[in-house]
Amino acid sequence: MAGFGDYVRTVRTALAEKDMRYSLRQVAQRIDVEPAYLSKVERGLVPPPSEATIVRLAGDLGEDPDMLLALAGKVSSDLQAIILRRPKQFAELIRQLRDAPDQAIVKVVREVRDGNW
Amino acid sequence: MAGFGDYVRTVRTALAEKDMRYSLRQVAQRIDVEPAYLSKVERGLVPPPSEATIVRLAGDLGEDPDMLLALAGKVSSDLQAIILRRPKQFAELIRQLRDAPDQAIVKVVREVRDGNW
DNA sequence: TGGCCTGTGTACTACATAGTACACGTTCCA
DNA sequence: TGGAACGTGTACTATGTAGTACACAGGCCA
Repeated sequence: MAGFGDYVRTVRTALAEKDMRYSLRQVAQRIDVEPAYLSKVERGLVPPPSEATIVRLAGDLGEDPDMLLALAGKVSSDLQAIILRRPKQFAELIRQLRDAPDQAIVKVVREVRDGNW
Repeated sequence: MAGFGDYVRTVRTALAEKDMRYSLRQVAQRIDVEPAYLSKVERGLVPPPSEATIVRLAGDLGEDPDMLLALAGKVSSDLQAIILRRPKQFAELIRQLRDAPDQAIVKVVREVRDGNW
């Protein structure tokens, strides 16, 4: 299970090759955590950070926050808030889509975006 | 904001009027928590229980688990697991449906159920 | 009037979460 | 050749989560 830390380290070091502002210490400073902590996170010695910290990290590295949160096993709280307003409808929808192919979801998104309701 | 505890107490006492097996103590025993704890939960003196305990409580009271979890501010972990498999697609879908009318969601559920892909 | 059930108050606890603080050895380069 | 930045090891901490344990007062009824 690749994991959050490995992915972050891979992305960060790739950026660091071209730009020294992506050293562990400088990233840690920008996202406001201790370097030692980010080091442990990247090596998987501690669990992934909080949602807020992951979002800052995603912003700094130019990564998709939802994807990075997912690698950490978290669903972003704004999505949760949307679901919580209509729990039964969303529960049914999501369970319905559990085994649907990716294409089906994309299609549904498009239909909803085009506002045919 | 009405809240989890109030709702549980209302439902439970309604059941208890007709059937003494829905006393606080007997419910607590069936769902395997201390009576004092359930008492505090119902009065909002402590935060809502864990997901597992809420699910047992919903089962005992004949309530919808997703709804009771929502009152507790939680999204059930099986839904989260589904979302985490395809975070970007589901994130887009859910945000797209944030302001959609209930009917739109129901319609989408029906379309997906009818295997529209 | 004693035993049983009711709900509740107080005190305490185990574990998880989300980090900080500081010291250390290494490498680079001016 | 020394100081600045690099990543890392060890120790510690504050807060939240999810409850348990036990004692207590009141109602019921046999």
